[in-house]
Amino acid sequence: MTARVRYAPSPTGIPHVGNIRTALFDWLFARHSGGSFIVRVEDTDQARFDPNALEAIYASLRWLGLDWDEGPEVGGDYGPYVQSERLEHYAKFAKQLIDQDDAYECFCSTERLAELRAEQQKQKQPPRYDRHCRELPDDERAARGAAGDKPVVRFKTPDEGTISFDDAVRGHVEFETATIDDFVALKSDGFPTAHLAHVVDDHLMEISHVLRGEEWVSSTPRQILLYEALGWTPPTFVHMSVILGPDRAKLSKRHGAVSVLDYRDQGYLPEAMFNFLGLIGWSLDDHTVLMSREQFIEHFSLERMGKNPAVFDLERLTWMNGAYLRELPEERLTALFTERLERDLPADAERPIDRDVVRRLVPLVRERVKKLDELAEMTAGFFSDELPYGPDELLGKKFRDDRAGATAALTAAHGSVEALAGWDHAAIEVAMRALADDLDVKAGALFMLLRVAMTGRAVSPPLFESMELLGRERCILRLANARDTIK
RNA sequence: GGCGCAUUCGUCUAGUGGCCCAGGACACCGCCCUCUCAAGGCGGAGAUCGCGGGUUCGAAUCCCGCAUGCGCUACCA
Repeated sequence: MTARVRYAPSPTGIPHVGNIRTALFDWLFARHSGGSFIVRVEDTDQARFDPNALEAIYASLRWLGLDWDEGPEVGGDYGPYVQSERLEHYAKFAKQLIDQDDAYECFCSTERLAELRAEQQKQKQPPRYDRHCRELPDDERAARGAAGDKPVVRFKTPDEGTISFDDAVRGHVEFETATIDDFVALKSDGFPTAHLAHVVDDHLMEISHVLRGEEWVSSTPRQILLYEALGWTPPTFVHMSVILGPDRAKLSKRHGAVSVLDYRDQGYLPEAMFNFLGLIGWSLDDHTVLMSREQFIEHFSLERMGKNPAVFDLERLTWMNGAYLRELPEERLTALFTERLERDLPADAERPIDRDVVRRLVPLVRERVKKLDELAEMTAGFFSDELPYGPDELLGKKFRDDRAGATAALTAAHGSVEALAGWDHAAIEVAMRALADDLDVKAGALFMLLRVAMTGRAVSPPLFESMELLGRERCILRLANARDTIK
C-alpha cells in the first residue's frame, strides 16, 4: 500500500513541537509506505493569518529533514496546495450541497448567534444553532441576498442516526447525529470552514490517510456527513494524542520554548529532535531509545502508536542531544562548533574563529556538551586571553590560606613549562606530577590551581590537553598573569 | 450542560489473560573510574497498573460503573 498523507498546517502562528510532531508522523508514515508526503496550507482564516508563520513552518520541516513531495514551492499534480487559491472548489461543492438540499444559506447575524448561545448556556442547554434559517422561504432568502446580505452555508444535519468511523489508533468511535448542529461549511466571506476544506481537498488530492491531532476527533463526524452528502469515500482517520507541558496543560508559550526553531537556536541537533519526537506516542519495542531516521522509516507503523497524551520532557531531549553530539563525526562537529562559536563568542575573541583550533577542541569537549549554546562559555579561554577569574577563584579552597604556596607553585610551574623538552599533554602531565611531588603538594590541588590559571574556570576540559592546545607561550603568559593576580 | 477521547514508576514508554508481586530509558541516589566537569561501568530507590465492582482456576490486559484529565461544542484550525 502506498499512502498519500498530508500535513495541513494553518499559518496562524509559529508551529509548536506538538504540531511538528504530527508532521513527523505524517512524513514517517508516507515514507514507510513508499507513498507521498503532501503539505497543504490551510489559510482559510483571514483574520488570524500570520505571514511569518508560513516561513516558520517550512523552516521547521526543512530543519528536521521532512521533505515534501507535493505542496508549496515544489508543486504537484493536485495543486494549488494553498487553500486560499482553491476557493472556487469549495464554492462549487457548497453550491452542490444546496442544490441537492443538503445545505442552506443562513443569514443570521453573529449578534443573534451570540445571544442564542448565551441564552442556551444560561438554560444549561447544549449550545447549538436553532436552525432559524433552515426553513426560510425562498423569496425571503432571495430578498436578503438582493439586499446585499452575505449568507453562510450551513449543512443540514440529519435529526436521527449515528455516525461512526474506525480510527486506526482509537478503534471504533460513534456519535449521535442529534448531538451535531447545522454547522457552517462556507463562511460569508467565501472561504470554507476547516470542515469543508478538509473534505474537499482530501478527496480531490486523493489523500488515503488523515493523520492529525486528536482535537479533531469530535469534528470527524461532521466531515463524514460531508463525505456522504458529496458521495465520496472517507479516508482512514488516524488521530494522535497531543503534547502537554510539565503541568499537564496543553503545551503553550507559557511553558517556554515551544517551537522547534527555538530548540534549533539553543543548539539541539535535528537528529536528536527527530528521535525524541518520534518516540512520543510511538515506540519500536520495550527497549530501543536511540534510533536513526532510517530505522524510523523502516519500522514505523500505525499499530504501534499510543493513544495517551504525553508530557514534553525537556531533560530527556537534552540527554538525547548529548548522546547524538557524542556520536557525530568529528568533521561535522568541527563545522557545527565553528559556526556556533563564531556567533556566540564575545567580541574580544579572535575572528575569524580558527577552525584548526576548533578541530583539536572537539575531542576535548564533545562529551561535555549537551547543547551547543554551552560551548562558548566552556571554551572561551581558548579564544581570548581575558580570563574571568580573581584571586578567590584562583586560590580556591586548597590555597585560600596559603598565598605564598600558590605563588611558589605557579613560579615553579612557570619554570617547569619553560624547561620542558617536548610539548604534548603526556609530557606536560609527567612534568606537573613531578612538580607536585617536589612541592609536596597534592596533585589534585596543584592541578586545580593550574586549571584556573590556564582556563579561568574551575570546570574545564582536561588540563594537560588544554595546555597542549593553548601552546607553550600562552601557558607561560597565563602562569605569569596568575602570579600577578595574587601578588 | 452535552458529546467524545484518555488514564502503567516524577517523565517518555513496554505490556493485547498465565513468561509481570510489571521490563527499558530520562531524571534521582550510591559505588567504581578520574586532574575538575562530563562521559563510561556497576548497583539502588521508584508503579497497591486512576478507583470500585464483576467475568475467569488466573486480569495491567475482558465487561460494567465511577472519578479525574483533556478535547470539541466558533462565520478557529
